[in-house]
Amino acid sequence: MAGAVTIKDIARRVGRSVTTVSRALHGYSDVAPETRELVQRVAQEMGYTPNVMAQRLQKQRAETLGLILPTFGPRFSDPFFSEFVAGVGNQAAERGYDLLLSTRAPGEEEMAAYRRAALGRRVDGFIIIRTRARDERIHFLRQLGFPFVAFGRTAETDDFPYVDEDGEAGMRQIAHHLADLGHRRIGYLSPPLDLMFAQYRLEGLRRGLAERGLTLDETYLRIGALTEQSGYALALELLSRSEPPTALACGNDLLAIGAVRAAQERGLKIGSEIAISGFDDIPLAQHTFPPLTTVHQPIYQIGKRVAAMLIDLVEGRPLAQRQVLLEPEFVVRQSTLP
Amino acid sequence: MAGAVTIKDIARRVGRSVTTVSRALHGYSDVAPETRELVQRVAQEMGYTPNVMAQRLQKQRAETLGLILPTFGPRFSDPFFSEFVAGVGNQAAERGYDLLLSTRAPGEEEMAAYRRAALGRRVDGFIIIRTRARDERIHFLRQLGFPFVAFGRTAETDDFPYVDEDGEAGMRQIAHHLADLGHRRIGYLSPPLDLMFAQYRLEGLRRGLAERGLTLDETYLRIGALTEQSGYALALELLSRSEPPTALACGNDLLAIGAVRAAQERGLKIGSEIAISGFDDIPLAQHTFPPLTTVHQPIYQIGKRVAAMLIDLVEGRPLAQRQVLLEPEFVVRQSTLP
DNA sequence: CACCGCTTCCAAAACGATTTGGAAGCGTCG
DNA sequence: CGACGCTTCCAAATCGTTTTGGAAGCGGTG
Repeated sequence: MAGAVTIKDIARRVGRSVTTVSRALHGYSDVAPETRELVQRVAQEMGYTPNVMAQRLQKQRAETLGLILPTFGPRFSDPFFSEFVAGVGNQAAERGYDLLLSTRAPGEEEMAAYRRAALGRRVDGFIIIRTRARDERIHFLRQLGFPFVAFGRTAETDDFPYVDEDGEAGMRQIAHHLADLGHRRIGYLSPPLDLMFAQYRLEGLRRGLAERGLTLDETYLRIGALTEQSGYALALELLSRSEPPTALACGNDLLAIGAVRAAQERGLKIGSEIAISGFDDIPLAQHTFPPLTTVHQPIYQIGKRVAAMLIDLVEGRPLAQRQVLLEPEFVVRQSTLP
Repeated sequence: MAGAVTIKDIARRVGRSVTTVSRALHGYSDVAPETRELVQRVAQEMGYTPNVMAQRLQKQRAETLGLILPTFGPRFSDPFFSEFVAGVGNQAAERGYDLLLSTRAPGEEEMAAYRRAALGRRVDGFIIIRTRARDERIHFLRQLGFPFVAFGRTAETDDFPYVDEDGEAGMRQIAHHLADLGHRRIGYLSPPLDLMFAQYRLEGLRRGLAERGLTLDETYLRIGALTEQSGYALALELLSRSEPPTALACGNDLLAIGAVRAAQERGLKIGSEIAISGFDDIPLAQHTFPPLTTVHQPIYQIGKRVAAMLIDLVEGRPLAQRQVLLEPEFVVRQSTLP
């Protein structure tokens, strides 16, 4: 690590003040063209790169977006997160922002992480992901007046900027699809209901079935975790009933992948003997056998959009649209087709 | 955003200098016990949180680790990365470091990102992942003398700190396993060979077969991308030959998952009619049907370890072990068993 | 000549912390 | 009483930048 070149070194070399050098580098009009060129040439020659920390201290801006992923345990395999992170990260980089990433299980430690990052002005704003019915993160940031944009809504208030997909609409389409294929015994594997998106999706299923004159048999409703593991176990449970469901809707793709394995293990032909659907359209959904009927969410794009909104917010630009609800796209593949 | 409490505010309130406040907060011995308590109490009351940017400028340390994921295109679904990132992130958080994450496709822009972050002293060190045979990142950081730790080795030099799994040993075991099961026509789907790990694994396969008196038929060797897509396409290709392979080893799990789908589509019973193996043991590997025989890498743990080494390096602590080669664990599941 | 306006420059303050190099006050000892 | 040592404190410098509020010099004008 060679001693880094500072603005002072340049000033000394060109025989001007640091003020002038700084202004020359930023193209201010009160420096003579020859001086500007000289300064810029010398800066280039000396390999000058501004010290970001100093810039940030002076500007009182971290130029950093915070993203704390709510994950349990060390295994962190949700492809949903990876894609979202990529979207956020790339948008941030494009606008000159850093992305500060960590993972924390929901709870006290999580809140401590938010507090530290916000109060220590380590980030300019947060991105909240996987909102909960009663979301303390949103609570905290709202009362602090700290900038944030959420991916998802919450049950408590509507007064904050967010992007969300209309999960209810998506799941209604699945309900219609299954009902129209003639299914009457329809099971549903739901993620935990304190997650907002799980509520919307369940509600969508109920409404969609109702619109076809059906009701969800509550004994076919199972609530599990957000893992294939859980999907596998719950599906086995339902499939071993005396009157097993002929269709199995799942609250996300990971659950569906587990359900697919369970059905395969029981020797069921997926599509004809049992229909299985997912939700999210993670990359893997096209690569199960058979490929998964699901609802597509442009997760990468949502990540970019959320980041863009947050940056606008942080920089004091007015938001074109403070709350965005995206219409999801229903994707029929073989896992529900005879 | 209320005006944040600074050390100066505390000083004013307790009627001491900022020096004393700073020293009191850090528990220096040259401040009277009563003063220390007073200061700490007042700091607490006023809700003081140190301004990290100022601390970092003064300490000349970013307290931040850089990790640039080499990904192509917007879809970034590699579960391998997610888990690694979680390991790095959590270790960093534990030691009070931030993780600066971005994604960049290998090439000029990638190198520019390294340059900017390093020269702007935006990070204290880098973690290099997915090393390449000729790795310009390692080149650059080495000649700059900038701290870094790699996950993986490179063909050019051995003189840098790294952690790697012994991919050759792992793949040798797979070769033995398949040979011992009686397979003679063994296909291999390899990731691109400019990736170091792909070279080791291919080499391991060759050596393992040789140790059983077999040689790899080069016409059964296919090189593809790191995706299920690619595994699917290449497997179909091999399976449609007049003499298809009876076993298909794959250079990573994603390729294997694609191969599984291809085999299922052709109506082959996996395990008995065709054996398929992966490498990495990503979480999904246990949830394919049938579950995948593979080689386990403790990716999360490796992430933690690499981060810990980098932090030691950055803080000038001597490394207990500068180069670590981990013995991988062979995991037999049903995808290779009759 | 006195004044004005324009161009070009810069000293100093500021951002919020840490560190350096004393200084003041007080008791003790020879 | 003077010297010394100990405890407790602090002014000022520093980290590397940006910004503020002029100042100097010069030519043109009334």
